[in-house]
Amino acid sequence: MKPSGIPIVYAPTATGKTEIVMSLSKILNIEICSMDSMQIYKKMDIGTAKPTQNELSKYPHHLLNIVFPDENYDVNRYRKDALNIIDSIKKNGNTPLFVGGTGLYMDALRYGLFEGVSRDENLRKELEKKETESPGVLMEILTRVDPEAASKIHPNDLKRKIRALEVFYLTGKRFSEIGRERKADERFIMIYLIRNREAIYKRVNARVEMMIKKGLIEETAELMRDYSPHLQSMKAIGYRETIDFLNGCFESKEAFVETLKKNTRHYAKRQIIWARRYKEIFPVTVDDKETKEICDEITTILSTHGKAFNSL
RNA sequence: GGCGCGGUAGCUCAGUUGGUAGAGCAGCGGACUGAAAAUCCGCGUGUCGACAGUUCGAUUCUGUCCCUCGCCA
Repeated sequence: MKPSGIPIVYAPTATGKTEIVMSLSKILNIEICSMDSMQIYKKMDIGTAKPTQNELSKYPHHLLNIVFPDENYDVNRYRKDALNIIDSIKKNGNTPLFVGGTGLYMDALRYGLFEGVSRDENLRKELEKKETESPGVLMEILTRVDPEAASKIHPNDLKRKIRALEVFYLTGKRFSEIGRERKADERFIMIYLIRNREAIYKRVNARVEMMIKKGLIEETAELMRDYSPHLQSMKAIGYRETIDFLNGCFESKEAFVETLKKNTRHYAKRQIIWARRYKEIFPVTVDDKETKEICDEITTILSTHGKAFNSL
């Protein structure tokens, strides 16, 4: 069977996405595309909970292991890469299916991004320096040039202040105006796997223990030899804490593990909250259900609500 | 059994010279357009161990009891 539309399976970390999608690919004629901002990195396997080599050989994933940890990568690049992959999969007569937990990437797929305002590293550094020299200036400037954006961004949110000003300086247009037009790309059908919160937290805790057993610390030590801890990739949950642990910032290994669990739980929570913004997302509860039952529900949603892939 | 320290939020604890209480962590809620596993914001009512006494009023003072921990037998 061939699904209509392009399914996106979104779920917080440790929900069990991989297993479900692998089963799904047995019933549906799909090619799996990862939608995960950290699994794009090579060499970061254990900490990002990538599928195993064995799983990948049976169920190949696109958009996985595509850049090195010190390469710049961002939503825009992801969107371009994804659109290219979609094209080539389509040419093969197959259907792509996206799985992952990066909300912003899902958003960029379905709603797009506004055009042509990429990051400017030098400008960012300059703005950051300004702010350090006299705290509060960026907000003052932003209030003058783009009051609407200024009112929406919290004064402490440095990244967003910088971004809004960056857009203004680079384009002369206001960040608040440029982002206004967004239309959904109806090809994408968002499915949200819901698991009971407590169950997710339990699974998170278990997964962290498993990661340590599998060699998270060794993997991180290896990465530290080649890469700076200041890289975005190295700030990912799991690596960040392990770097601190290896640098002796924790009183004990237990304290390190507890912190790692806690940060992962917080992350899962943010992912859950992200999903609440979409009224058009299809929820599928997963608790106490067999994988087969879950797959059936998903295929039903796809056949009932999806638009024909080939017609678009 | 005796002595001592404690018993306050899910946890660790602070505090109230008597007017029913607040921090950190956990937890919860939220924001989010080229760094997103990032970044940022908001939320604290709980038989103050139990019972009795003193008092206009007790979580606070007094007494008895229960429990934890420590020391001595």
